[in-house]
Amino acid sequence: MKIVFMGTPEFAVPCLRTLAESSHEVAAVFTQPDKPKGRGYKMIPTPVKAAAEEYGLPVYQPLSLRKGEDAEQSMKILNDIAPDLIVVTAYGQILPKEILDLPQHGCINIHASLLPKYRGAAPINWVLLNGETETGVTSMQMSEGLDTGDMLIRKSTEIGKNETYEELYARLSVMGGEVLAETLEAVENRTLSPIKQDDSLSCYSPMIRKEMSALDFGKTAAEVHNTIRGVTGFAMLEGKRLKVFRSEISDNIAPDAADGEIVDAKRFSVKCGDGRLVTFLEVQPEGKKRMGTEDFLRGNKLEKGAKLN
RNA sequence: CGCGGUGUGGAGCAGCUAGGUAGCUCGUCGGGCUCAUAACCCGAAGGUCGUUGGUUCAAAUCCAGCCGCCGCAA
Repeated sequence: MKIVFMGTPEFAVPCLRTLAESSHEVAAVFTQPDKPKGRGYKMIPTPVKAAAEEYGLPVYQPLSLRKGEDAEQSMKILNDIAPDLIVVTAYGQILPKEILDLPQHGCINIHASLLPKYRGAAPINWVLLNGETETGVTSMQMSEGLDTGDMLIRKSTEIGKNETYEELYARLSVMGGEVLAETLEAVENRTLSPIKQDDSLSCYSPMIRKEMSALDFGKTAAEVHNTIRGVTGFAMLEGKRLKVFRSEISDNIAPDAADGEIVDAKRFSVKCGDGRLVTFLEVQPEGKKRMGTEDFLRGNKLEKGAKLN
């Protein structure tokens, strides 16, 4: 088949690789425009662009597919290519109906959740924030709604108790490639049996905002832990920002301590709103590298009773 | 030219503001204590203080450039 791929972040790369290394022809890759990013506003290519260039695939980066000159041009390009199928993985743009209807096999999307749950932009974060124990990847036949298309192939996986966003992201992105491979095979063999999504079971996972990472030790230990897992937490320690990448919930309780108090200075355990403790396992002080708590504690003596906020 | 932090034995840090014997916690190695230990005691090894140049009798410390790592913001 002649396929056009649309995707942007690292998550989409395994899907692109699946396509590029398959027998199918990848006629074009669409990805978001490069943006000035990071310190000094350097232009950083998207991970999908970088991977596409590895394979020598033509890359297009329209500002929009819906309006303006870029949209018209993109439409023209797509019409010229006349793909049999468009595969979309975390592209970051909404496709107009015109494009959805263009390929004979339509557009297929790889989504990082067990649909109909966690439709939308940030399923991996939300699954962790909500403390789910299972998630997965679903491929669907795209329709006009947001992640509402008929489901094609779905794979699930258990989530580890302390698993972090990074880890789950990496696992699901690999699964995404696998689900895509299976979906492609089924498209070719015409063995797909699309399943309608039960809208009554659906929920959305909106984009993550920065302030969601702020740890609130008035909440329960489970909530704090899930925030750390889902969006990487941060707290203020002695006026400096401390990111928390990994944690675990401790069995001990400390009902007398104040919320946010460091109860065990040797293990960096912090008391939360329900009296239980969250122990930090991996942190990063402002301006420093990311490190295990043991390393952090070697050079940073915590006073017992010190507070985070 | 977006704002800012940081680079010191294997790890994490102090020392730098007021230049002049390289320090702390941990790890490693050797020995001891112990039924035993991640516990305790004694001892040892290990650093051209990111790099280049400058100031100085003397630079980890002051000045300039370069390189690396990182936080914020976008």
